[in-house]
Amino acid sequence: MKSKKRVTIYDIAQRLNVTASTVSRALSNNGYVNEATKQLVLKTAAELNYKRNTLASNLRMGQTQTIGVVVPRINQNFFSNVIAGIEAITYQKGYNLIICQSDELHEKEVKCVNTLINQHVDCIVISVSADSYNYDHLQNVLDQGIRLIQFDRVAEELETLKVINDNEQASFEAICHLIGQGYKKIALLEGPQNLNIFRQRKIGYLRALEKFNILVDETIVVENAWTKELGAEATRKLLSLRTPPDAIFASTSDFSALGVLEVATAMGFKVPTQLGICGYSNEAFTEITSPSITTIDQFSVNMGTAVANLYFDELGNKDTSVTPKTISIKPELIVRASSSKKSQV
Amino acid sequence: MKSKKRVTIYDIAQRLNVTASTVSRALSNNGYVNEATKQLVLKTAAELNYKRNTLASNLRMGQTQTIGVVVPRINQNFFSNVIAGIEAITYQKGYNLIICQSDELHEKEVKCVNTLINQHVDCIVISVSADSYNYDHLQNVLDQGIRLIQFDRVAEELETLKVINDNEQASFEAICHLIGQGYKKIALLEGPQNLNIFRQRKIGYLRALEKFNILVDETIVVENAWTKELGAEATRKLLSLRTPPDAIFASTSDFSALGVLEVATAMGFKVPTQLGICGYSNEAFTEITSPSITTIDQFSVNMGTAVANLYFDELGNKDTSVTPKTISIKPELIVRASSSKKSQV
DNA sequence: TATTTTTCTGCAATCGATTGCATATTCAAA
DNA sequence: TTTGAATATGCAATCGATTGCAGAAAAATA
Repeated sequence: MKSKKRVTIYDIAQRLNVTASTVSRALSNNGYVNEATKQLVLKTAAELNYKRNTLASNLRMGQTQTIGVVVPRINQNFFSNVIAGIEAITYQKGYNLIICQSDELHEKEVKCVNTLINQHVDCIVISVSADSYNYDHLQNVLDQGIRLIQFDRVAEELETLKVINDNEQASFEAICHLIGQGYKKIALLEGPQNLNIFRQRKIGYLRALEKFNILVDETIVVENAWTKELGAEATRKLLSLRTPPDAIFASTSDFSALGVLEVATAMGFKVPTQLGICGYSNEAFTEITSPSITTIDQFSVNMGTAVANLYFDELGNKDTSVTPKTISIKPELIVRASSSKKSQV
Repeated sequence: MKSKKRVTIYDIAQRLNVTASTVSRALSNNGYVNEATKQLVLKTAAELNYKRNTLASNLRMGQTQTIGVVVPRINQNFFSNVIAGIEAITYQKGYNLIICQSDELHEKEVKCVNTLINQHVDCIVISVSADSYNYDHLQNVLDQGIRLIQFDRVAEELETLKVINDNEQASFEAICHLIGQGYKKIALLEGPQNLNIFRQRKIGYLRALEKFNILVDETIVVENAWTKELGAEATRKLLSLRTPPDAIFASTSDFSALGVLEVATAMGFKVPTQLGICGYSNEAFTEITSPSITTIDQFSVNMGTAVANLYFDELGNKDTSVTPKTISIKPELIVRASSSKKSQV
C-alpha cells in the first residue's frame, strides 16, 4: 500500500516522448529547451504530481542547501529563539534546517555533528554543550570542507566564523549599575567556566569591581549555580553569612535569579532595598515577577538572523577559505525593580 | 580550498585492492565478508576519516530515516517542547529531524510540506497553522506514500494518526472548577474556530455551563483573543460592562490570561475575589505571577514522545496501510491562586 | 576422492537528477 | 545559396552506496 511509486523525470519524459535530459532542463530552467516543450513538461509534471527527488539532485550537485544546527536544548528559550531567527533567513533562501540537540552532552554532540556531516549539510551552526572537553569533531567539520559557524557558546581556539554576545561588557555594565545603585557587596553566581560565556561574564564582573576598587571576595563567588534550584541553594548560603552580600548577580540565567528572589523573599530580605538582584537573558517571566527582575537582553532572534546572514554573505557559494571573523552583538541591560534601590528610596 | 574531495568507499576499496561492494558490505555489516578483510576495511575507513554519504545511501535505499516536523512557531514553548520530546525518541532510533515553521501561514505551511516531500522524509509530523483553509497538501503527503502524523492542531477530516489533548474535557473541568469556586458569570476568550483545539475548548465550556444550567451569554464570549494584547483588550471591554463577568477563562493561552490579570489589576479588580482567572498551557510564568494563575498543563514533551513512539510502533517499516488512530492525552487542571476564591475567604 | 554447501568477492545495474559533448535543426547574415 | 551562429534534443557518464547474480575458493559432507 505504502510505496506508491513516485513520479520521476523519466515518467514525464516517456509520456512526452523526450528524454529525461530535456525534462530536467525544462524543470530546472537550465540550458536550451523549446518553449513549447517546456510548457508541456511543466504541465505534465503538475498533472502527474511530480516532486523532485532532492536526494538524487543533491547527490549529483554535491550540495544540499541544508544547514545543520546543533544546540544544547531545543526547548530552551534562548536557543529556540536563535533557531527561529536562523529559520527566518534560511527559509527565504530556500534552505532547509536540520536541528539536533546535544542535551549538554559532549558525546551526543559529537554524534550529532557526525550525522550532519554524513547528511552532507552545507554548513553546521553550533553552540557547544556545557561539558565539551575537546573540539576534534568541529575540526573534523572543517576538514570535510563543511562550513562551520559557532554562536554564543564558542570554542575560541577554533578559527571559524563566530557570532557572540559581548558578555563581558554586559556583565560589566550590570555590575556598574548595581554599584551605582549603592550596593556594596555583590555576589556572583557563575556558570561552568569551560564555557566562554560564563568566563566572560566573570571577567566583566571582576573588571567592574576593579574599576571601583572593590576587593574580590571569593566567599561570595559561587560556582555552577545555573538552575533555579542551584540559584536558590546558593542564595540560602549567601544570605546566611555573617555579613551577607547586599546584591546578587545571577550571571548564569534568569532562572537562577528567580531562585535568588524566591529564597530572599522567603528569608525576609526585602528586594531591592536589602538585596539587589540581576539576572541574565531577559526571560519573559522577569518582567512579571514582583519585584520585576533586572536582567540582560541577548537579542536572541537577532543572533539567529546574524548567523544565517553570515553564512550567506561570507560563505555561501564562495569556494575560497574564509578569514575567521567574529560578530559581537551588544546585549542590553534592562533595569527593573529588583535592582533599583535609589529610585525606591 | 573548500571542496577537499570526500573519502568514498571507492577510495577505501582502491587502497585495499578490493571492490566497493566488499567495502560496502564490510561497513554495513551485510552479507558475507571475510573477517580479516572487514577489519582492514574498518581500520582503513577510520584512518582515512571516511564518512558515509547518506545522500547516496538514502537514494539507493529509498528511505531517509528522517522525520519532518512542521509547527507554527519553533520558539513557542509548547511546540519547542513537543519537538524536544520527538527528538528524544528519534535520536535513540538514529533518525534525523528536519524542522520547519509555518509562521501560522497556510502558504508557508504548504511550501514546508512540499520541501519535506522533496526531501523524501519518511514521515511528516505536523500541527497546522491557524489560517489553514484546506488540507490538500496533507492529502498529498499521503498520496506520495509518506507517513503523516498530526498533533495538537489537527485536520479532523483527514484519516491519519493523531495525537491530541483532550481539550474539551480539560476545558470542561476548568469551568466546573470555576463554578465550584462560586463564580457565576464566566467569560470565555476563544481562539480561531477553524482550529480544532479552540473549537473543543469552547465545547467544553458550553458543556460545563449546560451541566450547571447556566445560560450562555454571548456578550461575554470573545473571539480571537489569543495574545496578551488581545486578552488585555478583551478584558478592558468585559470589565467595563454594566454587569461584568466574575471570572474569565482565557482558553487560548496563558499569555492571554496574563493580559487579563494585568488589566484586571490595573482596573482595580481583586483577583481572585472579584475576578477569577484561568489560562491554558501552564507556561512557566503562570506560577510566579501574583496571584499565580490557574491553568492547564498539556504535557507537551510527552506529546512529542507519544508522536515519535506512534511512528515507530505503528508505521515504522510496516508496508501496509494503517488504520487511523487517535491518541488522546489528558491535560491536567492546575489550580492556583487566581481562581481560588473559596480558599481565600 | 567426489560432491555439496558455505563463504568470499567481483561485476554491473540501480536509485533519480544533472550536464558535457555531439548531433540535428532552425534562423539569420553574407 | 552558403556559412555561421543560435537553439533543441539526445546520449551517456556521473554523484556514492547498495545488492542480485555469478563464479571462485574454501569448508563440510558423503
